[in-house]
Amino acid sequence: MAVSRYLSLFLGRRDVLSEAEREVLGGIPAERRSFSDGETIIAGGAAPRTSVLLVAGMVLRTHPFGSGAQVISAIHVPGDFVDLHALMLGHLDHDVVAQGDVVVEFIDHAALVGVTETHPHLTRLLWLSTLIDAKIHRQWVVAKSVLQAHARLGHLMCELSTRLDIVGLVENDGFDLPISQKTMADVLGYSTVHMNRAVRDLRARELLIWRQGRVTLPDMTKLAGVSAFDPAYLELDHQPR
Amino acid sequence: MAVSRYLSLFLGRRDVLSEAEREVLGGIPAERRSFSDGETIIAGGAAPRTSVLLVAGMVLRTHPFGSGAQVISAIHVPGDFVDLHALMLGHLDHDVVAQGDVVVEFIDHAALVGVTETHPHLTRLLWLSTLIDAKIHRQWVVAKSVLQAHARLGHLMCELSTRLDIVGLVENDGFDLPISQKTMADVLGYSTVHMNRAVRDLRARELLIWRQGRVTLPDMTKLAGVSAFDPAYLELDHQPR
DNA sequence: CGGCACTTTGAGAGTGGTCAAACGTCGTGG
DNA sequence: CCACGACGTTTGACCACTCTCAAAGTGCCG
Repeated sequence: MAVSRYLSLFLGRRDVLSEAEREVLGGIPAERRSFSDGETIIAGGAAPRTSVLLVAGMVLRTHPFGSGAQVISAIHVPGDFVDLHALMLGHLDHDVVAQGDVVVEFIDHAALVGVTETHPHLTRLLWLSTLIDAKIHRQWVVAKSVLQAHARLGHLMCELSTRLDIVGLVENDGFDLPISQKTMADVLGYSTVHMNRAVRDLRARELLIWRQGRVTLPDMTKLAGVSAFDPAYLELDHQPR
Repeated sequence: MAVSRYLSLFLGRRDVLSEAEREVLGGIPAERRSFSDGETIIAGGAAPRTSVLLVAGMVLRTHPFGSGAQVISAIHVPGDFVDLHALMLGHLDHDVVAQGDVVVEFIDHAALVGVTETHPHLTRLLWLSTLIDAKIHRQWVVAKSVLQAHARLGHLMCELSTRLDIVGLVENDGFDLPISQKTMADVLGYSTVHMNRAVRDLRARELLIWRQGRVTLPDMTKLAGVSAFDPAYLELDHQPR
């Protein structure tokens, strides 16, 4: 089996890694694979023996909910450890689905547990990665109960822009977003129709340009104001961990 | 400074602890304190040097939101490590507030980091505790976007009952809930008025009895059906971690 | 016996949902 | 080059869930 090429790259963004640590990460078994739009990368239910490190593209975490309605609980961007929580929780309660073209690495669980046995600092960085994920969900809970559709959409756009900027995927205030309005409605918990109205609302205010899978935020400061987005909320100071 | 009396007790519920591990946990510096209704246990913003282990009573995590509106992102029950995530994230984006009479232990961060340096298994259990917290938030995101008020309330009641049952605080299908309907509205993101209607709805179906700070669920199976609550979602099998 | 906080109720308004249809855009095939 | 179908976006009309404002009722405590 091949080894991970990207683990040290992405973990290294959270804190300085020693040469020894990079070597450990570089030796972890991993399988690199590509997926195209709509393909299921991991199906929920089972107890996976690997976790998905997203290298390129975007993936969603989709929760099937009884009567065909699907809810999407997360949008992941390159550098995200999509389902690292399954390493400890033991099973997945959702699917992981590709949006557009995607490249991932499947990282071996046994090797990750091995890291936790021998490398405390790396363990804390892995832990941190799941905590950032959790912080975003907490923010969603708060935002959903206070903001209405157009503001909630603006909030998410600010969040995505912030997260993508960290990995250098924002150019000219814009980024690729291979997601339809219908899917976005499933993410934010609105109907397709109402999602569209929210898009047109922000468009009319000249705060959002979104077409052909490309989003541009002409005035993010103003959008952040409309959406009550706190630009500091993912600015994790580069402190020792 | 005193040491923690409850850390090994609560962590020991997730997995078997060795005698050595119990000794380590029992030696961790901690300060035990009591709070009464409405008192702020930790104020957000700062970088705390301790984390709060809830021993008795309930506490809320409250997010002040701009114009006086407050949002509550979590209800914690005894055994919960309320703000352990701050150990890694470095700062708190919310307040921690007592509901009713509360007993907590403030656990020293430096000592916890020390544990992560030397005791991988305990580290994984601490990590797990933050992941369970995250899983609940993820569930809230999903539930809020699919369920309407009465079902969302039922879902939360089932969740609380499940969590309290784990720590032996459910008797005769009922548990203490020192929370007003107004506060519950802030938790679920509804108005006080609409929260009350949701309460009355479940009451009329004879699925919820809630008065004087005491909740009884006469038919949890049926309530779970109405609320699309999956009773398995916090059943963490007692597997080796 | 008053406060006081919480719960309950009613009425009108607004956000968001559902159903249905029209409109674009794009890739495929004639 | 146009016809066609698939898919996503846009729009309208009507309905339902939830909010706001306001007031009355209940229970607890000094």
